[in-house]
Amino acid sequence: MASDPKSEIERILTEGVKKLSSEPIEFHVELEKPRRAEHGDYSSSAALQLAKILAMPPRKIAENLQKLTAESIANSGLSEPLELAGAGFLNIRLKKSIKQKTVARILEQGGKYGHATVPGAEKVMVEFVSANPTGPLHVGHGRQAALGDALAALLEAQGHAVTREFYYNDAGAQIQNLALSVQARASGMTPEDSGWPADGYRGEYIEEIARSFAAAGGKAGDLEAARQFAVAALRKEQDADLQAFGVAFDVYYLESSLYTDGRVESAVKALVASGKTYERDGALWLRTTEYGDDKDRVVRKSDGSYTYFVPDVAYHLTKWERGFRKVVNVQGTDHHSTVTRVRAGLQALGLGIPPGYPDYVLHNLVKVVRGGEEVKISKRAGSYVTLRDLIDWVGRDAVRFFLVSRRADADFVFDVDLARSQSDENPVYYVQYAHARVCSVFSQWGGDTGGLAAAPLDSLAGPRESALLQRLAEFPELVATAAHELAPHSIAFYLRELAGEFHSYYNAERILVDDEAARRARLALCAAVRQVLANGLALLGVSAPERM
RNA sequence: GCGCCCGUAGCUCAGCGGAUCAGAGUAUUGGCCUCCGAAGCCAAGGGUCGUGGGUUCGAAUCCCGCCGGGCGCGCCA
Repeated sequence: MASDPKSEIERILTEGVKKLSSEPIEFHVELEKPRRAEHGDYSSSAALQLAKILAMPPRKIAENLQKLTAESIANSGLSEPLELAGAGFLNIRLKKSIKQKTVARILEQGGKYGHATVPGAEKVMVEFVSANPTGPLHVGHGRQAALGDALAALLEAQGHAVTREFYYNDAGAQIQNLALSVQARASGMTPEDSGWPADGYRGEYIEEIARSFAAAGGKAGDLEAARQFAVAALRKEQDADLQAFGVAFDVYYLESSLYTDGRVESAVKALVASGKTYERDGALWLRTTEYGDDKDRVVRKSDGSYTYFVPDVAYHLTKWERGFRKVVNVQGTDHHSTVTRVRAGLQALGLGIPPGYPDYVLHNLVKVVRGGEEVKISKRAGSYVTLRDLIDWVGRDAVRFFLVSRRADADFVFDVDLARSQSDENPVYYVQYAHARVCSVFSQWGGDTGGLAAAPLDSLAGPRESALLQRLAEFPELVATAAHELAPHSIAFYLRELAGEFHSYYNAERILVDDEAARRARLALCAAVRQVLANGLALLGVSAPERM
């Protein structure tokens, strides 16, 4: 089929609209999904939208459109005759055979169902987590890991060549603080002592690092050695956490390399050459206000060192130079001010980098509640819930599903007690259970699933079966929308709905009925449900167990 | 003070450039296993969609004000 039923009907209606008036009308019909099943599979509010343009009552327009398209609709074989409803809606009811074909399509495409190759598929980078190697990964990083990995998977599902990148800020003042903290611990100090570094990290993990540093023969006086040891130890720790979380990166980019490669220097030179800089108070400034920033930014401090702004620009420049024309940065909203700055810096280079480059997905910080009280996430205070804690408590799948189940910019309260004590209530089990249930039916049946793609499907006509068919048919479009809007949470909600409809069906109808044709049709439907559940869960990085 | 984000059922959250949009889960209450897995299903109660205006045939959704919460506002990163 050249195009799916929905697009084809949209095309027919759009053609019909052109015939409504002798005047040319620029209007593209887009079908909507009605909330109520009795309103059909799709509906169009085109008549209401056109009422003003045509100066006609919407119901009259709908009636005309219905007549004008009747023949094309009939010839297409896709839909029953359009129904006029309400204030001027046209409801579309797909022919049963068309809906039933969804099952065969899913079984043929298997793991590829829901995947596509959009026009203009390209090299895309998703940068996420990018935690400083100054402490273990916490819940916020977990949200970012779940979100970023799902985004990457969604973009891959649209045919893009995706690179997952982790940027290590291993060269700034925070690292210096880390080194000083380890050094202080190594020489026997505690955060309570008067000589403790002003911005030192107070967590107990510093003590552990200091101990192994000493055990490895490190001397407290050697700051550089302490720095290297601490960074290596924490990177190793973070890598282990990410592995436990099932998130893998293609590239780890080190901030320090920007200095050793001379990219920081050349970025400064390029900015100066652009003519957008000026000297004031002994410092070098960039006119970022010309690119929407609320104040100009310092590039080189009066003491001769660079602000973090420079490596940031240099780093994002490498993304452009490495050929990524689409880049998505996943960050916490506490970094939202860097968005304008980075973009301004890139534009100031005068290389033709578009104003909106790169894309950002900013997520709200996770509020962790334990014992009815908020647990402050503070590395320096050393008291916070680590990603590893969460995984240990409720399991990787539950954490990933939960963390990606909310809109990125929504507030997020993670109740630790709830997650620990009632892990059975976690929505991921509901979805996984549906998958396991299908598997169970198949092992009960014991037949060969291979031939089900060719099973006759015309018996799938009940209301629950129709609902499932409709839901299954939506999946590819849903994935495309989620990828386009960078909104993986919609996948999680979809899976819950699909699982719910399957559970209802399963409770209401028997799958393994005596009648052979009906049994094969139902099994085919179940196989399709299982496939889509598995495909959706895969996008979220969650396993689809055959048994629970 | 300025900027960005968020206020939807007791709780956690979907729905967000309109219409067929008052929703899900959870919690509470009452039903369903001699029958493919009860981590399930069915049903009930529960909200002036923070608030006041505006635009429109129509606003949870768009615009403005206000209130409340979060995060930013450094020659820190």
